[in-house]
Amino acid sequence: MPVHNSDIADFFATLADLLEIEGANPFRVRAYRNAAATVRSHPRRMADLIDEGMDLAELPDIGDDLAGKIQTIVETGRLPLLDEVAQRTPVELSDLMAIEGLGAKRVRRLYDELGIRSVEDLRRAADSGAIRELPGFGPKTEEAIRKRVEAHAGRERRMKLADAEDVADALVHWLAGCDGVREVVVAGSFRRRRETVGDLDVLVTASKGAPVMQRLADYDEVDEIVSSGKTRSTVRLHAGLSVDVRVVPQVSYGAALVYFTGSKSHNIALRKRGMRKGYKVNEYGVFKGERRVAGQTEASVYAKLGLPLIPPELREDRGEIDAARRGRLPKLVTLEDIRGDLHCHSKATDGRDTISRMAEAAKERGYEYLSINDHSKHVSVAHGLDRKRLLAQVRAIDRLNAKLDGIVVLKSVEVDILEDGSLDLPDDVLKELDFTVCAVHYQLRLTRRKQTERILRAMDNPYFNILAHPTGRLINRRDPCELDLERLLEAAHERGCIFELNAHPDRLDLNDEACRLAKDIGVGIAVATDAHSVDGLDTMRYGIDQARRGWLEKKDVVNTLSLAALQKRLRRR
DNA sequence: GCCGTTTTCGGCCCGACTGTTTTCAGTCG
Repeated sequence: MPVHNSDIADFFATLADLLEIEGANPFRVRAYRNAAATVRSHPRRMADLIDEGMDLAELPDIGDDLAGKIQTIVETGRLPLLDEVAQRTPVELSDLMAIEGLGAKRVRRLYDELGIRSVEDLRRAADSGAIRELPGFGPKTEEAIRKRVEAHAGRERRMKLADAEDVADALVHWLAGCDGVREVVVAGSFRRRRETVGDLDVLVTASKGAPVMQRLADYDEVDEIVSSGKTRSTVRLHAGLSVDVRVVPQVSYGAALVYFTGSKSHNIALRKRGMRKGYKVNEYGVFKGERRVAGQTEASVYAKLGLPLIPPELREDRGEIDAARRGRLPKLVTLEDIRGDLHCHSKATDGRDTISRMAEAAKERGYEYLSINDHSKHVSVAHGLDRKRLLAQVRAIDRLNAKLDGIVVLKSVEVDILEDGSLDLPDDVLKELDFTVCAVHYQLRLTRRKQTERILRAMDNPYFNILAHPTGRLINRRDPCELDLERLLEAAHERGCIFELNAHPDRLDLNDEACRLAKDIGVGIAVATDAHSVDGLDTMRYGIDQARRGWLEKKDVVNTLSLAALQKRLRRR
């Protein structure tokens, strides 16, 4: 079993925790944490990069030493330095660091003075009142720890963006009703449009902070006030989401928006760049000495750093600052660029609406075309179409198109990729269609090699056009399939096949990193909703968010093409 | 341990809030 990037990242993160507990050089600790983040978010496996002979020290925050350690982990599955440190400092202490309010210093004290090694030990100590007796701790700290241990046990996973949006909209509306408030905007990963959010960072501009904080405390949905100050408060909502609210004066709006939008690593990179230019950058502005030289707008902050405004979706420290500096930022695709939807269902299988209603709804959304992609027969739970029913649907769509004005319905199918890589309908049926969307629905847990070969084989079929929801993942519910995505993308590029970015908020499959990989390899992306009703068509915007996070431009997305250009693009070379 | 428009050494982002202190350490984002 090859070592995954997340395993390597876990080794480094744990080592960082233990070293910090031991009081090691904080910058060395940070180096391991940075390396963990780099490895964790890298779209390619370290093992594969090593196989290809890449020097891992070329990766950001990885030097010669850590490149060597990664190699050792890949080869042996162990990190000798971690084993050595674990002899002195129990590995479980790293788990305690994950509890809110506990950092290295406190974990160390709890271990040294009370012998606390595990979350369970901590719970017992808090219940017995032992913690409050420690110098530097007190009753309030003990109570806070007790609460956090419980919260940790029932900890919510990151919330899907679409769900967080409902929570955020209501909260923004409430806060905007406070006297003296000018702007209320949700920043953080929400504004960067990450597929899930861990908390909400709400930025408010107002002349005085206190009334805003009172307004927040009065909000019905607040379950617990975690902390509360004049300019910053943290609360936990009944929905399980933490909310940070920060109030800044209007003159700092842009700087604060940059700061609270993040990401953290993007901010650090910006600040370093500011320092080199002799500026101090914080949430109140850009300063030359005591003098504020920018900060009213985001653009003014970036401009002072010699950069154009960088769209929030790109602010992940994945090369966007360098691209901005060189004037090479992508011109990201927008919802307005989209001319049609290439994955929709109808009543014929598991959809809710008729083809003609779907077509009207697409027209209302300003589309030029919409395809109907009902399931094939293998998906029996959806009453999938066999050859006869699909051919009947094709004729029905022809008749419908003759009547429709201003919208064209494309004849398609979501044909199953069977376990042996063949398609669930014969070629002589598929050739009657405008194009196909092909998908894996069963046998999702094959080995990486088998799953990859299954899809490669399917792509060999000349009627294969678009690979739908390529990894099969469901956010927070089902992990992606084991796949050699890069190999599949290379194959798609050679064969003129397209990858879908499924816009359903539960899927968002491909993810951002994979979109960027597809773009680099030159594979076209279809951003498609997989709508099972007319309402489903509106999830397109989540797909566009993800596409933008993947650096995709209009030219990378096939359903920005006119109908004629799309039809040409769908022809396999 | 990483890194370089002050480059191979000497830096490494910066401010708010809390609790336990009497001026600040710890933690967080």
